Amino acid sequence: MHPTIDQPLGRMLSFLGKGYLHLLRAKLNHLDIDRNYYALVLIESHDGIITQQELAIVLDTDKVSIVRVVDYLSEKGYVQRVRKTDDRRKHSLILTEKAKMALPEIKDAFSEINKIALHGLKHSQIEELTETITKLKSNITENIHSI
Amino acid sequence: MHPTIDQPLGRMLSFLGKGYLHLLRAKLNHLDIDRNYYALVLIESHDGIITQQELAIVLDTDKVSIVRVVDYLSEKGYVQRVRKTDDRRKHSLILTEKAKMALPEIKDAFSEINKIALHGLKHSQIEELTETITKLKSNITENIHSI
DNA sequence: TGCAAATGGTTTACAATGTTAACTATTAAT
DNA sequence: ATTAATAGTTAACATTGTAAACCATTTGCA
Repeated sequence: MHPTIDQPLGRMLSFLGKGYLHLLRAKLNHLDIDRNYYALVLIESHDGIITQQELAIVLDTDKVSIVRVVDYLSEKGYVQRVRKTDDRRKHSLILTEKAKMALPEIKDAFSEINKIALHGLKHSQIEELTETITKLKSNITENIHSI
Repeated sequence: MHPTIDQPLGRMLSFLGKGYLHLLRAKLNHLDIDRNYYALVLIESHDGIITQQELAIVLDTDKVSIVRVVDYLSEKGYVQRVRKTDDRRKHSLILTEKAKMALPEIKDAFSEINKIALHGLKHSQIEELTETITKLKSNITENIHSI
């Protein structure tokens, strides 16, 4: 019926996701980081201050992965951990000047890759895609939680 | 403009792909394999005989990864390597009886997960999705090749 | 015919990622 | 005051992506 996607819908989606990240990396290869760009965007969008736990939630992942992300970004000088005074278990993540300098190009790269990926699609198709992705996401997560 | 997907289109696609595979694995967890299902489907669709190189091409991957796939599937007793007489460099991959028994449920699982993932979408939306995915794929691969 | 290049497959190595468990320090609850 | 929960870290292990080096075999061609 739908030969292109009937069997490998999952594969296809993963493939597209990976290809997208490849392009993003290529576009940003003048930076000294090659991943975790979106984490930086999220920290910025939280006024440049967020705890690791909060970051884990918005990134849809767990605290162990976040430790790796933050280790990487702080080694590279994009982020600093600062212990919070009101709850000394928590670390505030704050963006360095280096990160603030890089963020505009990072966000530009996101838009540009989106433009490339969606090139040739009509406006209505892009809106459809947004809806469809949202639907797929809820279908899949609902079912995962009910396992 | 499209807040849901504007930044994290790549992430979203990867996320959906992973979720899909999670569901597939859960549906097939009574089998003693937890991956490479689609390789089996492809071998079957090539009349149960295909070389590793050919499998690499249809799976869009490289021969090193295929060695791992075939090692796994043959350890588990789903596939056998048979050296070809006309070209002794090549290995024919052939499905065992065990694989032939399992394949119907594997293909059912694919359809069922597709049904779950696409649940609530109109027929026209599914067709749109197919087209859009195809377009995304060509946009992304074209650009990757031109790096 | 004979030799170089190409092909099919394997092995090894390393980095990235996903996942789980166990651990420390701190705070909250009773 | 003690116990339970939370934030973060460390360690371990399997999977996956990627590249390089290697063997055996076949092909191309001088």
